[in-house]
Amino acid sequence: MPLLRVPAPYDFELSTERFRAFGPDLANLWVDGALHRVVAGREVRLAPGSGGVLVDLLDPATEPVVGRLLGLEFDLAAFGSFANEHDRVLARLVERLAGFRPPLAPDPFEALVTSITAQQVSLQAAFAVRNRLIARFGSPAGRAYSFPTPERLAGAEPEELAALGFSRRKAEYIVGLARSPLDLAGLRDASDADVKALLRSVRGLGEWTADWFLARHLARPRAWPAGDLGLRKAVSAFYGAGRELSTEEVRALADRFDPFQNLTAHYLLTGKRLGFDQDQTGSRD
DNA sequence: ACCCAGGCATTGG
DNA sequence: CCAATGCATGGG
Repeated sequence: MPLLRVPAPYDFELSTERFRAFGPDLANLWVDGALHRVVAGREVRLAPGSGGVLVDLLDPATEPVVGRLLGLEFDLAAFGSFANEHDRVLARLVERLAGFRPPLAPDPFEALVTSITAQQVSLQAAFAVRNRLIARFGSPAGRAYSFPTPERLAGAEPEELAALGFSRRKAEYIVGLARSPLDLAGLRDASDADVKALLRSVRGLGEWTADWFLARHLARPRAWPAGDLGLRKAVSAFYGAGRELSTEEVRALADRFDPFQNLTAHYLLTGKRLGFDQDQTGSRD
């Protein structure tokens, strides 16, 4: 089985925590210690290996997708140096989360629909509804499903999505996005500001959704979803001195992490989920 | 029976 | 420009 090398330190289990944290994800399915995803109609299985990740189907078609799924383009060494030089809290987090490499959403349409799904509701609820969308409009291949394509959802009626648990509004947003002429793949070449402006011209895509698209799909180093509730709570836990920070305060902190806001956000969120905010001051050598 | 959860558009000042 | 409102599900 081919091994895809990943720069050390790398912790596959830790890096894929997100795919298990909020319930199963039919499009990125965790089964028996391995991650399954459908790429170009075929199921690919990713499992931990020595010095990297074992991939059962590694060819020119699957490799870029796998690389994004594993967050290969993040420069963790540079981030680690930055943390050590500039920020004690971050330095400690990098140490505690050694080997954590944030996964990317490999597909732009999937990334946006996933964000729409998660607007306002808990991630648990979002995953439940999203799985019903995948089961209804995606295609099974092996154990996992391919995420519904824009072509497939463009032909759907909002009512059909509402029947799956989406609000009427969200059902309209998703079908509208699927029918939108905006070239999502082309956004790869646009600046952060242009990506945000283009996405926000689509009904249902606001600043929060655009920020997560920059962060989780395009891996833009400076993406910083300051309006995100989870990030606000995480930033508050690590930097708020016992107080809950406002969105504006979180936004203002971006300068402190420049140009590594994206990785910082991922480390703070994951660090918070794993409870590493509980002992910031408590450890006695 | 509430209330909250990784927003957003819409409406009305 | 800002404030108030409705939205649907899952979990507490």
